Amino acid sequence: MTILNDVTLEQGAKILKLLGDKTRLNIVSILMHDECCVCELVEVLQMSQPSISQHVAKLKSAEIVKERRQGQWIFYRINESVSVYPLVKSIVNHFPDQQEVIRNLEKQGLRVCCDN
Amino acid sequence: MTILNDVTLEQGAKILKLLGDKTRLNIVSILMHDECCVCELVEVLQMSQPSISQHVAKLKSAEIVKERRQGQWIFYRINESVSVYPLVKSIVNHFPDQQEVIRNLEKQGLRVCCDN
DNA sequence: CCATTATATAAGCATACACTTATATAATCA
DNA sequence: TGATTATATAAGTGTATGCTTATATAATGG
Repeated sequence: MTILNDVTLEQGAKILKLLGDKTRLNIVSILMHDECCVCELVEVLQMSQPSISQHVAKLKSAEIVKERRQGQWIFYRINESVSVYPLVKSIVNHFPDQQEVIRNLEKQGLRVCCDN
Repeated sequence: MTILNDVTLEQGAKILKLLGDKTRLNIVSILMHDECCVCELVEVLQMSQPSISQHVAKLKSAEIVKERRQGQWIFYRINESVSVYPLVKSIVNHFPDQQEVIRNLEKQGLRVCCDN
């Protein structure tokens, strides 16, 4: 096992605190596969739009995720080019794959990304 | 990269929340090398005894650490035989090694473990 | 047995957090 | 332009968190 040593304890604690919330951890796990917009996350997680928006705003301000506007939608995705990305990635690797929740959205025709 | 899939998102969020505190993350990083008693952690982290006790109590109740009484002292160490251990270990691997803080304690003659 | 040392626990307090409801901003489309 | 859809933000609220001070428990050693 190599010693990675990417981040300080202080930076790390900040990231872990953000990921130490079930909703945000779920969002990050989902975005590890695909980019998603807020309304998709609202549908998948069955939570209110402001709540989801506030969660992704926190993830964005910590640079864990990036955003890309496309028309009405703002798509969020994991920011792979930041120093904490290896930490985030290695954490998410310990949890069950969340890819199927996106697949289920597609099957229900609720996937925004696929329509344009 | 293998998919580990040791813990649920919910269990994981609980662990990350606990590690999402600078003091506790520091304690866990230190204990990854050696067992320590509360008074050593008080010395190293320069925090009050009740504060340190409360932090290790939280780590213990989540089974991240175990305790061993020896005389007056209670030594805490990482619990390697719990399902979240691989997660904890892989997180700590991303941060700078904390072994030297213990070495410094020894040099100062403040190491309890070494006296008996 | 009493003083000392180590640790735990309880109570109090200021702050942070995650949600809610309401409203603002922004893009699309008829 | 006005209605609709998507998202952000602000304000309010109940709860959780991390510290403090004070006290309790437990082991040691004279």
